[in-house]
Amino acid sequence: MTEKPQKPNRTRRKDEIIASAAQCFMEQGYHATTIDDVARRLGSTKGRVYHYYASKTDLFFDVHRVGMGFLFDALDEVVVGSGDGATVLRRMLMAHANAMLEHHTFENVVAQGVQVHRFGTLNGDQRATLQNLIASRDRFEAAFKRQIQTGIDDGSLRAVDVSVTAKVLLGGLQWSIFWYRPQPNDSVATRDVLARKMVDPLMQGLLPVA
Amino acid sequence: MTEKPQKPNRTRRKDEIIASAAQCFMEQGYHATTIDDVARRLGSTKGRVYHYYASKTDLFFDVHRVGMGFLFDALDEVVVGSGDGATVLRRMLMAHANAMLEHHTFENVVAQGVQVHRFGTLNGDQRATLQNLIASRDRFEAAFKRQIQTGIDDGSLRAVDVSVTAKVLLGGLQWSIFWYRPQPNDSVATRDVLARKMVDPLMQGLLPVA
DNA sequence: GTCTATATGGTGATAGAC
DNA sequence: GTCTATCACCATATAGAC
Repeated sequence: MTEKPQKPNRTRRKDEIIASAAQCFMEQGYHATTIDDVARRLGSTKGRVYHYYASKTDLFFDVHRVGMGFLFDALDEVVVGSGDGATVLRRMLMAHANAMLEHHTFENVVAQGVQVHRFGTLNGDQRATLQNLIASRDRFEAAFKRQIQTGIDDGSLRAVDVSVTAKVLLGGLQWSIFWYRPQPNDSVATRDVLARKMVDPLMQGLLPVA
Repeated sequence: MTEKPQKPNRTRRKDEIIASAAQCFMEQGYHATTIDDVARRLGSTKGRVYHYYASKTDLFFDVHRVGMGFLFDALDEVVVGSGDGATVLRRMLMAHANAMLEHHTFENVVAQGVQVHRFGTLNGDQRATLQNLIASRDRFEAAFKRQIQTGIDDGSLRAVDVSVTAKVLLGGLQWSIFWYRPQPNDSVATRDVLARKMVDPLMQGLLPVA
């Protein structure tokens, strides 16, 4: 009764395809990417891709799902126990900034999911999957809105507009998909330095202490 | 020797096409938009579009050019004479936020220009045009970097990382292309209220005055 | 100047050999 | 499970009628 090795192998193959697709989608955009591009990067042909994915749309959805998973994982590791609302919010923003940099490729594709409305005709499962992806993006933003409200309530944050502020803060970090280019020699530490430079003006503001 | 009306008419026709294309590109993305889509929105056929534009790429470049023009126009109207570095920066951010909201459609397309690298094969003129568009985006960001540096130098801003901060600030405002949806009844005043909610946390930061 | 009709090339997806 | 070959469709772009 040993575990069948089929499932893990299949999963590993799918992960390879997802990684290749993420890279292609980031570089060229979803619509400009062909299945041949994804296969060529794997050193194979599209026969393999279509063996694991029924359609280009399903492949995109899986890349998006993995990308959102990275963001939620980063949030889950934030210690919420100690500190006031502002302190926890800073930890969340730092975790998010680092995740955006580390998973630059996937998060670029996640952003495309917000814009790309044309996936061709979707079947029932695909429509449900799309709804799930949209819902997950909303849940992610909601976590930050709740935390901002918590900080306002406990007096550790100014009384800003919670919804707009959440969008502006996240947008400031997420815009890195447009300008950040991962370097071969950058480490967790170098990314963290950059993340701090990104989060600092958002938390502290630009004005000096009077 | 009256002015020939040909030129203005041609310009007006092109403006119609640009506006239609901008709307289509925003809703569906550049690659997913067909010339038929652009023509259908005009109540015509693609024969008209191709009479004014030699290719879809040229049409995209024109939409992008107009979109960047809106952003520069907004900056040019900012009064730089009075106030310290921080005050002028706030005016610039407010002008930019308002422009992003007012010209939401075009600015969405401008952002696509950052991502879309695949335009098919470009001829010499098109390559030059693309370089111009990229250069204009760089000049725009540079204006904000200079102003942040000015503020740091005169002591009206904290000593943040100029380059990263400029990207984060602009990103926070520009991310509105993903969440802002123009309403039929929103006016200059309502947009300005929203713009203030966007700019305020960026300038003041989130922490309360100690 | 705008239309219809069409040439041309490419892309998602499938069938079937191995 | 992966490949080659191919289909069917769609989009860019052009030609030519009106």
